[in-house]
Amino acid sequence: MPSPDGSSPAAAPTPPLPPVTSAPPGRNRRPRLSDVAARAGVSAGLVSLVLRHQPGPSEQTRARVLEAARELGYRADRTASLLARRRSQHLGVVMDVRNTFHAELVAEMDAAATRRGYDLVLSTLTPTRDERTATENLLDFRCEGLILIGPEDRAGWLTSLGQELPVVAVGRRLKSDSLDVVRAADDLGVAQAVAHLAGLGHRDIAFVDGGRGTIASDRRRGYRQAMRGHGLAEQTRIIPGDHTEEAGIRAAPELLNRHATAVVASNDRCAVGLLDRLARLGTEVPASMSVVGYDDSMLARLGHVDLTTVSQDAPGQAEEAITLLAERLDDGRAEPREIVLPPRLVLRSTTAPPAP
Amino acid sequence: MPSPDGSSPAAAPTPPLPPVTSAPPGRNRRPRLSDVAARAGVSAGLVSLVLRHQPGPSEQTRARVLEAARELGYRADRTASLLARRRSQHLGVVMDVRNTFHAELVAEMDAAATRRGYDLVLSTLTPTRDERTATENLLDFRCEGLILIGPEDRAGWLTSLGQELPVVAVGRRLKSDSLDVVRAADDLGVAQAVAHLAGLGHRDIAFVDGGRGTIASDRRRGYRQAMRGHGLAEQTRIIPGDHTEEAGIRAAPELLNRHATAVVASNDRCAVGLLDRLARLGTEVPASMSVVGYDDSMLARLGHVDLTTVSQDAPGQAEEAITLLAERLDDGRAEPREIVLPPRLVLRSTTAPPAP
DNA sequence: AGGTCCGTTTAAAGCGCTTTAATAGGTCGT
DNA sequence: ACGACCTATTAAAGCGCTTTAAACGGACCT
Repeated sequence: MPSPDGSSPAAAPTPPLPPVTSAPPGRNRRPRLSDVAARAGVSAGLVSLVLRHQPGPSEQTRARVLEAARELGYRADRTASLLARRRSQHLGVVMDVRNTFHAELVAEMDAAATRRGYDLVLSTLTPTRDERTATENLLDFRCEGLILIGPEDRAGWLTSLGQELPVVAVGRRLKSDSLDVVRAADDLGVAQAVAHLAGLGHRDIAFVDGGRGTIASDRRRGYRQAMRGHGLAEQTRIIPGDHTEEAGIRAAPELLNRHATAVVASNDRCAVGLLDRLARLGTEVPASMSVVGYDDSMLARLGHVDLTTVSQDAPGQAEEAITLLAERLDDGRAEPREIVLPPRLVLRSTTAPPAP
Repeated sequence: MPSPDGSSPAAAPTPPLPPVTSAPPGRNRRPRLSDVAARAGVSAGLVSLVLRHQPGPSEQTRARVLEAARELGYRADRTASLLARRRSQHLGVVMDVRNTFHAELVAEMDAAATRRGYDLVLSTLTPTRDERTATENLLDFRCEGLILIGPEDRAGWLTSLGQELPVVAVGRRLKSDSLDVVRAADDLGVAQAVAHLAGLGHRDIAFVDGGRGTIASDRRRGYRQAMRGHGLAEQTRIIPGDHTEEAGIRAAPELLNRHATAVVASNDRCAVGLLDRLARLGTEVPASMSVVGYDDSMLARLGHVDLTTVSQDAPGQAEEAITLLAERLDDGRAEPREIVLPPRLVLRSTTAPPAP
């Protein structure tokens, strides 16, 4: 670790420098509150009140202070405010910056947080930065609450984190008595997809699985139940897979073997893989095969792909997550809540009635 | 604006509470440096030294302090450190969280920054948060230097920002005597694409333009020069467009009208639009038309798309950006630098020799 | 003994802001 | 004229940490 500054504490006998405060204002010293105060001829406390639009100061001083601040180009040092204020008004978000769904959520959360007077601090996962590291980083920043997008760490750890400060887990089903959860009803989403296909007249509706994991199993369960609900239990076909394009590519021939006329993929990436392989195998979509994805990712929206899929309602999830934190922080709620949002089927061009 | 805490400054005559410091440690009060010090039976200053691995403390106290810190679950308050330290070791990054290329850059920057002992603070653009707002947010956090990814604000503003603190603009050509620039040689990248196609035997190589903007004009210039260089000045065909899929979709028929056998698109999104429309028009890629994109985005890498494209070397740009800041901050460099990285052609499956 | 020097340790002064109790000046009633 | 009671303002005490000068206690010389 490189030493933060050049001077080793106990080495060179440094000449006695004058204390920083009485030093001549360096060319580039950032103006401080006291500078504004001096210029306006009032006390620092008053300046603080004025700049934060607090009641108290008279109109006249208010104007003088604002003028002085403007002239000096004053900009409050947030670090110092944070320290002095009891509250930081910061919410931390742990996300994977390369995940487009996360990105979408964050953008919406930022808007929602701003509306409530909070600021977001982002901490991203990278190959060299795991969930805990990212989280601790946020704690160091004095975040008052945390939002973890699609957390994968042990439930135990999450729970103990939730005992320290308000924490919202987004997108992962999780039973814990210390933290809040926002997620979409994945089983319901798949059910909607199946209902849509069944409504079009399909009976041989297959499902490409998403592998292990809470999300995948919810979707699988949704598929099973929906098929049963439509009297298609016999036609249930679960093709092993995961959440990558690769899985879709592998699943495509299997689909044809099994004479499926429609398929629900565990997510959009997988569906895109399916579309690709099907095209190469000469199977027309949607004429000979209907395909439904899951996530309504940017991928699905490409004119090029135009995939019928299930939307997870990112704006809704974002809004709810922020609301949950605000409830804990501002209204003193203590008991955990779980918000389950209904997904929404987005009809595009990859589904149609089966060939006669 | 909701008042941050419940007590209005001049209202109810609050009973004289004891000062916070002497209050009984609340159940959930986060342990402070002084708590650790008390527990270890030493002074706060010493604890500070130990926890930051500074020379001075004896082995024995070092052990005692670490033990005490561990027992209390002590975690330094970064806000307070920042305030007390002269340097924050923070670098701010302004990015658009929904842009995958930005995301990739950020991930790489984070690694590079960590290696040099800096921490990244992210500030994202949203529809309700423009470049200046995002930037000012970072300044409030006491960032020592700033990285602006693909900044679009006026050069004048950027320049004056650069006079306040070290600033690196990434991905935008920009002449300014106050800030550093990292970018890829876009003209060279397009030239490589043209050379590749010419090498395969193509002569009618068209270009779908990216519209106005520095980046687009660099690429256009690269195309023109390269065509001339290959003795194909006569075959130069610039089809108007922009950086969206839509542009590619519109350009495709035009391409066929003009009897092009190959095309370089101004970016990947545009290329994907092209691929889509070409497929619907019954033109096989690469058999009847070769297509090259630009950016090597995730889009291009999808098995499904598998687009030959030009990579902008995100890791390289990220590394250079961090290095530039480190040079300014740690080595005291003052004169501006511009780093231009060579792009790299990535061969995939959308290019082939022309049909005989 | 007395002094010097060393490695350790501590007390105290900040960092730049917020907050609160106290103060200063009015106005008003009697 | 006096106290009561406003409102506008200030001084000062923190927030939790870092940093510096000064203090301490040996060990080691003369």
